[in-house]
Amino acid sequence: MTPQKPRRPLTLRDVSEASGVSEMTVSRVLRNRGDVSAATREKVLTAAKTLGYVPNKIAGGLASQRVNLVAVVIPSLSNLVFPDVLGGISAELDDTGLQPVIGVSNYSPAREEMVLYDMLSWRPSGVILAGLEHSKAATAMLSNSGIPIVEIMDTDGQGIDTLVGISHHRAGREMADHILAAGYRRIGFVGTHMPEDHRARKRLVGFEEGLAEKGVQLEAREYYQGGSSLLKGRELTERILARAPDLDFLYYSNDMIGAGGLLYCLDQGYDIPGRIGLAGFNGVDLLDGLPVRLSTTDARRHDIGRRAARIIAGKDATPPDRVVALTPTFLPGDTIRAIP
Amino acid sequence: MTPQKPRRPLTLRDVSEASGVSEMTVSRVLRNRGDVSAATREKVLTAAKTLGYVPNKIAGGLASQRVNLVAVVIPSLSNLVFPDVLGGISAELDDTGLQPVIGVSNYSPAREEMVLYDMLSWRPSGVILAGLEHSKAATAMLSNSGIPIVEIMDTDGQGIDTLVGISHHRAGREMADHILAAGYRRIGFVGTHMPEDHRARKRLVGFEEGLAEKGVQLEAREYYQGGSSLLKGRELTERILARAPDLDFLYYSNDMIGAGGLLYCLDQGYDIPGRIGLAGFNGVDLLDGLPVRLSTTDARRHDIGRRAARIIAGKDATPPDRVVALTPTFLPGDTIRAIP
DNA sequence: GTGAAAGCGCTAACAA
DNA sequence: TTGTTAGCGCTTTCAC
Repeated sequence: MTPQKPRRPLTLRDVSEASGVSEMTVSRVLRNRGDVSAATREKVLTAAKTLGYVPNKIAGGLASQRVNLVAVVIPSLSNLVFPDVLGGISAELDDTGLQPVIGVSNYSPAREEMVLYDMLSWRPSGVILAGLEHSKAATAMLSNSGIPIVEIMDTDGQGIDTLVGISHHRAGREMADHILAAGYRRIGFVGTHMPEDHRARKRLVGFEEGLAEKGVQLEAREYYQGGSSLLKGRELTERILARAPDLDFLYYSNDMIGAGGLLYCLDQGYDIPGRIGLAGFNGVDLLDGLPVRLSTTDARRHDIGRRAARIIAGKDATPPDRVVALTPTFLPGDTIRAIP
Repeated sequence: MTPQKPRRPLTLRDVSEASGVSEMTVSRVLRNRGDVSAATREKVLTAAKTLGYVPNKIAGGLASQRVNLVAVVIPSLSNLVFPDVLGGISAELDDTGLQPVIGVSNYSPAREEMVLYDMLSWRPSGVILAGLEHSKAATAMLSNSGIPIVEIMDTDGQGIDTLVGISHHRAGREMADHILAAGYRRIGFVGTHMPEDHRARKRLVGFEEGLAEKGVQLEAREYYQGGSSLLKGRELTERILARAPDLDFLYYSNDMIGAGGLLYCLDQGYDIPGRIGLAGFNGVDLLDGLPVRLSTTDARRHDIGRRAARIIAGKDATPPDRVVALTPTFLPGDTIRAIP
């Protein structure tokens, strides 16, 4: 516990000299590898701790051609969704010696490509990334990397290697079925206008298909740009209801703007879910304490993170068809009428 | 654009051979270093792209003893506060060639120590970590690492190297002054019971000092464990008001539970801010669309991230006293009476 | 159970 | 402007 002032960073050699044990054996001790006598082990550990030695993984990685890093690339951190996924990943990686390294693409394919390039240059043990839509160069990089790739969140499409997620198409469709069964007919949609938010788009497509099957069409749409917040939800709701006052249902592309819409409708004294029904998407529990619980779909974020991590860690056999499709579950809440 | 199937990962040598240029010059081109003729440059870039070469930063880092990584260690991702800080950091690092690597400690000093050990073993160019309270071993590791360390969020205490943050003590104190000036006297506190949430603790100490100076004492406290949510804010508020029904003010340790409390009080028909006043902490704009704006203190999260990153990137001179103290600013909102 | 030699893929330093 | 040499700090492999 009397570390020297390190003008030069400490190396294995320093620990070797301090303990009178060869570098090789020091290395064995520090990695719990091979057979080392209790006595030498003790000497080495004491020396390492006394000096304050921190191994150099750069050198170690180069020598062993193995790195305990898992690259995780997500579109955003401020979107409440992704911390949940990361929680699942890190919970599952915790006892594997693997470490997640997080990169953020800001929903930009170009940026995603850069981030991936950067991460692959560290030769990680695996890559987990959100979505199925990537730049051509990114797809090529990943395919050629020779490491396990897990694309998460979405199963509607073709993957590079393994997919873990839900079908957003199906989630949208099931919500449509539910709403129609509850008797709503004049339906509006509020969502992001992000060409790159493919999952939201797929939900909407599935939703509209579900409606169309019963001869119903969306009466109005309201799009917005940028992040989601309660305030934005309010504004959009006010706007769409001004344009189409006789809507009897609003489907939001996420819970945050849905909650904003809910607060707006409560303010305006709408009868919910009688006069108007509302639904969001994600199943964010942060919002549980609102005056009324928003109906929504649980996107299985935590599970998705866990399953993806299990595959990278080699705890799960890769599924034969390379797809792990989880089931999005409907969370009733209080903003949709009971089905008669 | 016809990448070979890589049984063996590609190396500089492959690019060298494919382009007929020496490894060294290939390396120069790929790093934009030194003078290389436009012709060779072109040859090299074409070859690299055709092969799908991704440089190996492990080898590069070992050879150059430099790594473009900045270790960022925070307690949690689900706490809304930290994504904002990360946003500031990554915005500022964007044009520097440095890359943040995020580690999460879950408010556990032991885990923080492990995460730091892991990150330091990659020899990053700098470390940014939340708070001033670390395990002895962690403090030693950081001091001996020989790399720039910036501790963020808090300036009440002694740092290892450089501090960027606000004084939570002062923030608590100023809120006390404000509340008393507005005429509230029967005051309760609702907060986490996390021995490791030092910043919340310091705010509370400052708050109580501010009260004590005017002869006022906290009448009730309500603590909770685990994450913050609207629901928890409701429950805690119900509980504290059941125990101490004549409280006329509630100070919450963060905006999320404060907002839950606000919703509860609205439900119960309390006159806000007449009969009872409320305040939170942080200034999260996610909650902006609530029926009533919660009074709070802006913790300057984004700025803190930016300043910390600037210091690591060498864009700012390190302040002479090694402390960058930002000013927490009071956000009036609608839940505190005007000062008479 | 322990050690010696070789080399991982790249870049610093110097030479041409 | 380009090339050559040495070596970063560790682990693999093999010998003892």
